[in-house]
Amino acid sequence: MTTTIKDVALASGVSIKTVSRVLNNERYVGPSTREKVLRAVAELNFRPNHAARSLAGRRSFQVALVCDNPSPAYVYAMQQGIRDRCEADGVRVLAQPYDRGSPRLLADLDALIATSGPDGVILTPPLSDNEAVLALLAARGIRFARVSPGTRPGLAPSTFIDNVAAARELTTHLIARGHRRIAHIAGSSDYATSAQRVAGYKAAHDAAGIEIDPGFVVSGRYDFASGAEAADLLLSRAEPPTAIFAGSDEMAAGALMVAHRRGLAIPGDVAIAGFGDDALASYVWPPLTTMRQPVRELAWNAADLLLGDAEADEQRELAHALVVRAST
Amino acid sequence: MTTTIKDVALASGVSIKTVSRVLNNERYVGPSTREKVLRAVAELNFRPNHAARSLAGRRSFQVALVCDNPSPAYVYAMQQGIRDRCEADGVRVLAQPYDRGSPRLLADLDALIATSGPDGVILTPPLSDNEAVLALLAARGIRFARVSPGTRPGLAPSTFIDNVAAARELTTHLIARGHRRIAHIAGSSDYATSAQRVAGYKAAHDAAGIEIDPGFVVSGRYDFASGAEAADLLLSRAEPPTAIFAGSDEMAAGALMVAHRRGLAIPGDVAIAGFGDDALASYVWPPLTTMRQPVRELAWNAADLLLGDAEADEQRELAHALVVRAST
DNA sequence: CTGAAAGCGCTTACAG
DNA sequence: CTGAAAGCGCTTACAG
Repeated sequence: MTTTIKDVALASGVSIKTVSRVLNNERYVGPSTREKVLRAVAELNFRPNHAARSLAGRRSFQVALVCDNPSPAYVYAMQQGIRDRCEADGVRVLAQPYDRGSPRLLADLDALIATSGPDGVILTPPLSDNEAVLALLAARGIRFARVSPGTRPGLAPSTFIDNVAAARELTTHLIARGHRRIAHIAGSSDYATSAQRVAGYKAAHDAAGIEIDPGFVVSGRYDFASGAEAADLLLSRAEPPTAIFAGSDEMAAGALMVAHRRGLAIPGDVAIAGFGDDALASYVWPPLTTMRQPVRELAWNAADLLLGDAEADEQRELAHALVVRAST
Repeated sequence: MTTTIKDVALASGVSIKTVSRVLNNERYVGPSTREKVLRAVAELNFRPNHAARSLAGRRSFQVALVCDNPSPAYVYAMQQGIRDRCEADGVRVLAQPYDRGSPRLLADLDALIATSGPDGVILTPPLSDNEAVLALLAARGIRFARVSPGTRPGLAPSTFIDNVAAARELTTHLIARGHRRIAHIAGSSDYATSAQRVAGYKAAHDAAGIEIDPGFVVSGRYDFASGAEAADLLLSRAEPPTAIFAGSDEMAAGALMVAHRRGLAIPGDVAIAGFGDDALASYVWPPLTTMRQPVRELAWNAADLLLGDAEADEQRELAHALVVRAST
């Protein structure tokens, strides 16, 4: 029926152990032997059974993406970046969604580890700073990489952008455009990135010697609806902001919607900027000024840290880039 | 180290075979025996090893989503729907992206089957009508379900909406709004849904006795950029349409962008409608009138057809719904 | 450089 | 209703 390593061994006149060596690129295989085996593999169109390799070996050839994020675009880009890197090594990606609010979070993750024993786990915000999750992975001895962590930088390899600098640059852009009353819609408080972006927003004001209206920093949950709510609040003020910098493109799109509903001209009456440069940023009207965050690359590198031979605590900072469009 | 079925057998004083019976809900296990085993399972927090089950059994406990679609929102919703259903059965979802234009498409799929032997495959457009893919699955004896197929309806279980009726209703809505010059941006030609939606668009005109301008049906590729290009073409005509019905929300968003750039009022100068009711439809300005396509439910049902005991050729038609918003 | 044996943790026949 | 044996298709020690 299905061709196995035995068939290849038979066809090439060697033992299955030698076939295994060739398949796994081990050393100490004679060049002619290797060639014979490879020819048989090609002729029989042999593909090693994944379950058997996992069971017999110590590796599962699987990496799990553990994330709980409100943005499908973010999650999908993460998946793609991780797959891009894992495919090269013949590693599968397990991508179940998790719910950080669920009492089952830890049990679900523990079940995943017990049943599938992933070779590595990639954590994205806010789970990359979730102490219970970190403790569980440590207890189970599972390697992991973190995307955009906020706490304990040396704990594990991680990838990130400089969120403080990025938010500072974006805010500075708004100040350069002449704005003095700039509001900020922050993301969920359990995301380290939220506080980092608030810090950058404040740093830009400090540098320019501009005082921030105490009511101008409001919090959202990184999604469209919360961006709309927050913008409604801001624009209802007696002295509304002339610019709104949202901590995500989805929230910025929500703010944009509210501005349109109120009949405001953008950027004439209110300028709006986002963060991320999701596809959405280019799809709305006017297109959003935003800060490009290379999600797919953050993911690719996180997978690379797991699969390659990176230092145990290697940190990779990727470049961000201001993208100025018509909304500011 | 890790607790195995042997530990459970030892702790409950039965053979591993009996533990296996309990785990798999087989009949002929004494109630007291079952209880003893379940208690040991709970106490030891035992979770069966996935690789071992796959290898020993005839099932892989995995379902593969095989799709090649330009919309991350669509793909992600598909994943979610399939996971929702599979999770209940402890089945994993394999979701690699495929490229229908790639010469490696069949080899990649064949490799997936050889290495992972999925219990079932879910095909989405345009691959649900790809003859080479269908032939491969048949040759390998893999069960599959199709989402929105266009050809050979009885070949396999499938889920879909009535695209012809849906497009007809949407077009009729535009006619009811007083439009007589309605253009249509069709999706990629290898999607059965594209032709179905064109047919519905035409049927509505026929029913109303309105003749369609020959240049009013243009084709896109279901994505934002192609929608923008097509709209540019349409709005450049000497006698432009007063309404544009795009075969997807992304294309409608592209058309919206072009209309804004040209300084047109929406829907005053040109009405724009989409198809799908993606999140995007509510995020753009003005919010899009569109036809709701329950992607997640289509996916859930496709998985249900695979995992449940559905007839070999069961067809499930799900409901669509017109969503009227400010763009028309 | 190569191979025979044992075993990964389960399930499938086959007995009783 | 329950169990002892064999085996799924690989890899890990261990020899040579």
